Amino acid sequence: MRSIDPKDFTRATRGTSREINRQIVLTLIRTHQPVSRADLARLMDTNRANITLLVNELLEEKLVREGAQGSLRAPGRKPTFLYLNSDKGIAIGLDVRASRTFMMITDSIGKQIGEIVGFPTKFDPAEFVSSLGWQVRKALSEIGLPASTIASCEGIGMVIPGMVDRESGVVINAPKLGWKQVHLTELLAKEFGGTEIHLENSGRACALSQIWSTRGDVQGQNNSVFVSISDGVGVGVVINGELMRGKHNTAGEFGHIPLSIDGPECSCGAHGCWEAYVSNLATLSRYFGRNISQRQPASIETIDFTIEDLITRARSGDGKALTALHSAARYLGLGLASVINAIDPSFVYIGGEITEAWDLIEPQVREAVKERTLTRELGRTSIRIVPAMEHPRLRGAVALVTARAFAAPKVA
Amino acid sequence: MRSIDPKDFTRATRGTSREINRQIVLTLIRTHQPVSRADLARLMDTNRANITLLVNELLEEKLVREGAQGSLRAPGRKPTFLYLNSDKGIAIGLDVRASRTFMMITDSIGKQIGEIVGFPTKFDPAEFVSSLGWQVRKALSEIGLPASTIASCEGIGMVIPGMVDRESGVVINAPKLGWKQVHLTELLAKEFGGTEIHLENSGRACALSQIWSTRGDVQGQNNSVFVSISDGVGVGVVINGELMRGKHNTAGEFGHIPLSIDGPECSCGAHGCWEAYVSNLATLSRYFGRNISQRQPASIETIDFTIEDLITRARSGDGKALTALHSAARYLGLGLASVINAIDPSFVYIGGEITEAWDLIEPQVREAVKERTLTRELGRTSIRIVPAMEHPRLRGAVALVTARAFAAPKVA
DNA sequence: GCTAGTTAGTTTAATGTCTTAACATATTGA
DNA sequence: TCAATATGTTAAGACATTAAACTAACTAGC
Repeated sequence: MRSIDPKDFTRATRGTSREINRQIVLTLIRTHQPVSRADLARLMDTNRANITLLVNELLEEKLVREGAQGSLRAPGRKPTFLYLNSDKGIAIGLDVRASRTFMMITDSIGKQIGEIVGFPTKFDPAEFVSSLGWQVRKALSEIGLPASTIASCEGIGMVIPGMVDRESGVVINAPKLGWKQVHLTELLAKEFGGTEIHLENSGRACALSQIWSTRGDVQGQNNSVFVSISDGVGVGVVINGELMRGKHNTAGEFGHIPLSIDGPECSCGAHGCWEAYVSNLATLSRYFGRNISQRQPASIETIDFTIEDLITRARSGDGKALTALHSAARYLGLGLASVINAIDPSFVYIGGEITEAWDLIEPQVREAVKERTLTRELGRTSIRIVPAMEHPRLRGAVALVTARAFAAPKVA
Repeated sequence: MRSIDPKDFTRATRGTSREINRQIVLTLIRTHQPVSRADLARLMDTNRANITLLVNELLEEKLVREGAQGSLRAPGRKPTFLYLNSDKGIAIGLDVRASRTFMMITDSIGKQIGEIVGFPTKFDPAEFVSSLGWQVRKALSEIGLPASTIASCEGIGMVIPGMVDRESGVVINAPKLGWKQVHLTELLAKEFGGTEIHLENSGRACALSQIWSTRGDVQGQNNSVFVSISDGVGVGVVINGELMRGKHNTAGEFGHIPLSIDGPECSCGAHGCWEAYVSNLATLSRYFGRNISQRQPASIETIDFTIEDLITRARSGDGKALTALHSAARYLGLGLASVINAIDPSFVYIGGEITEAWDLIEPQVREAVKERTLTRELGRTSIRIVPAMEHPRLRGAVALVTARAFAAPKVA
């Protein structure tokens, strides 16, 4: 039961019903394609006439196209299959990380075009923006599109490892990039002209990628949590099919709930945050038996040693490495338990480098989750891994642009 | 941007627009009454014709009534004021607590009728139910209604200090009552016949009371958190005007996120939960310097000593009492910081006995909140006290029954 | 006390959308 | 070839918002 905000509601107009049904049709085509008009009528529990009218509108707008005819086992006219039409424009997704920036170009409905490319991240904002322009033009030319495509592109979605103000397009604080109060969209506007630019935090972007995935098999669309573990811990929470954003666009910072308020210092300044226990750095620190935070000069031994290396060592019999992973797993589970107690989601998705070792750590994670969840049901909450090769951040970046076409209209 | 669940959506029918606007009109009358048709047209940014049609329907259904004519300063016809019509039926709210059970009878829109009554809670479910029947009939007769009113009543809302399964009407676990897997609605049905019965957890009920308050001045309807502190810590989270319920109806259990995983034992079995630091019992334990959990035999000194007594002592110069309150305040703030980091709500409401001492503890709470919140904005999140005399739990219980009439229709 | 001007509320006709029913189209199998 | 069946379209009806004209009621000024 939702209450209506008397200060911010949307009245129904003549066209509201159509708008609602239109979006439902689009969603159903997206998740069920190929699908016929008659199928849609059955799925929506309405008559075919209504569907015809709705689909004709979508055909005219070129959001949907007719494809080959399907075949029926039974007698009767063959259905005409409908597909989402993707040749309207392109969207650009960018995943900005401290080490490298990754880029994906998709069609207007988020299907990948060409290869994912990666290039070094420039830390100076101005340099960053101009190198980005160059890379985008290069990538476009590689898939045979002129540089002018940028102007007609549907938008650019950009995922930042830090806090962003979506409205103003300002990066509030991205410690790993050394960015504070950087007016990024302003700078980008100069490089890319009028193209719409959307910023988002990386944990939330991953959650978006799950909600708006074009794969039909993604479950728990409506109440789920995405936990992304890398240099920090990012959490995106989906409630009722919508990303929880919060008043200041900072909702979901579960990474800084404490495991112990007297625990190790966290990058946020506080002590004992979950992040301070399970970030890649924290895990490596435990392995090396000392603090290897970025602020301190790193020894030659540790400077290029990544979590992937640790996993490799653990797999090849390094007991100390395995112990480090197991303790990370335990802390991961203890924190997850808090998230599960708080949100009670249908699904928890986990992303990040450490998921490569999921077979090694899963029992420890689940054990710790069970230990601190309040009921047996909560302890059994479904936890799933999203492998890095699915590029959840990049897909989330793209969803920032492409999702709008499928979103439910705001009503009441 | 909300995504549409392809497996659970609601199509718009011919009547959907009307249904939406009808509920908006009802909501606006609720929050703005007395209000004229012309006012509504302005508020909704539509023409008066549409409003006339909608209001006529509501008048026919007797949900709304016309009242006295208003007066205009300017020339022109006087407006006819509209009011919610409350003489359709009654609703019964019950707040079941370990010590006593409280009851409030309201009209169909949640306005209190008669006095709030309290009576001892029977711990045996069968006895509890029959004593409840007796008390309800007595209360009805006191306001001049026959016992048969129960059958025609809009419903009974009941708040339980523990976990409940709303769908099946089972109290899963209410440690303070000693109830486990009690099929409460089943028992109640025998006593009250066909009357609809709704169960809810107490923390969430408080949140409901805020969303559905008939007072127009309640802010942050759409994203807020209600923290209720008494024997335990209950948290209700409101996202987009809707109570966050979770997959198993247990969302919002922030009371069991840890402050320190090696901290004191909590009633849930785990260690160092927030609740184990800030519950009334925990605060009293710190004052007496020893654990006075319910499981252990209490000394004569402590058995009847309540948090209110502690506050009285603190006010009359007992330094030790003040210290105990201040440390509770600090822990309260540290936990609140986690809630704020996670949810980023527009408002945090706090209820419970300790709020009587708010003037004594506010600085400590806010200091601790600032200490662990991630941004300055989060640290300044508005925190408000809901005094016990507003009976948030009881009002939440009533809202379980009365809110339905005002809820936004589910759409898309 | 009359009239012009103004606001509230209603009626009527126009328009857009879902809905029902009839119809055309295409296919299968006897 | 024809009956049966399923898909898709068309036309008319039902129901909603919307715009415009209209009635009702009131104030202020002469």
